Amino acid sequence: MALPHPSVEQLDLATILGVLGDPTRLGIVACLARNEHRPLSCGQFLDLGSKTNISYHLAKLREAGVTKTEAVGTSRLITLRRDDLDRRFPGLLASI
Amino acid sequence: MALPHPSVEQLDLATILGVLGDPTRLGIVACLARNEHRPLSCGQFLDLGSKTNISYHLAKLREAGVTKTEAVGTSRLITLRRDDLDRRFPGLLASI
DNA sequence: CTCCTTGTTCAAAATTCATTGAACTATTGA
DNA sequence: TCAATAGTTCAATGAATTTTGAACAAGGAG
Repeated sequence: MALPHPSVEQLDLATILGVLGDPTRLGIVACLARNEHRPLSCGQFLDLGSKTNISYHLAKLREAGVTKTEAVGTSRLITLRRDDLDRRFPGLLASI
Repeated sequence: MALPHPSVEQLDLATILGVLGDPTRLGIVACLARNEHRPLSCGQFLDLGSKTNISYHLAKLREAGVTKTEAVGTSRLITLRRDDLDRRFPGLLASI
């Protein structure tokens, strides 16, 4: 699978803010922030939208560099890229 | 004229992030942040887009509560609502 | 009053974005 | 092998956003 993730240098503020400016995605990020110790799978977000829709929003978050997605078996484990975001845009995540 | 501005309580994070997630508007905000001592008029942003287009983006920023616009003569003086934003979403502006 | 400068409004066109369902891939377990 | 589970991809549709130019309003200078 090898899902593409942007590197830290590639993180673009306008892209990230645009991606975060959506209620569904903000809900996903809030959920990830509340569970930072434990990676979540896509299924955990089904209360925020349909399966297809969540897959779409999770791809947006990953492509923007907000989240990291790794394939484990048939699941995807999703985590916030807190360290990378904090290094590149200090305070952004904390303010959300 | 009496341009409408949202109150501090009405500021909505998703709306603000969505509005900031656009290169033109991020450029405007960066410009305002660099000139926080002196209010700017719409004309100062014409390198970022056409007159109509800038008017459109400035309205978005004002409606989201990012900027304050006051009419002075035939001009509009535009400033960042830093205090309001800092109170409601501490650290957000600083991270940008 | 007349012109010039500043911006706004409007409608149309172009673009982008979000949402859906059906079909599909890949893994796991019986 | 067969069926179930977890997600993705695709094409289509509808909605929201951006961008443009033409027309407009309002204030200031002469």
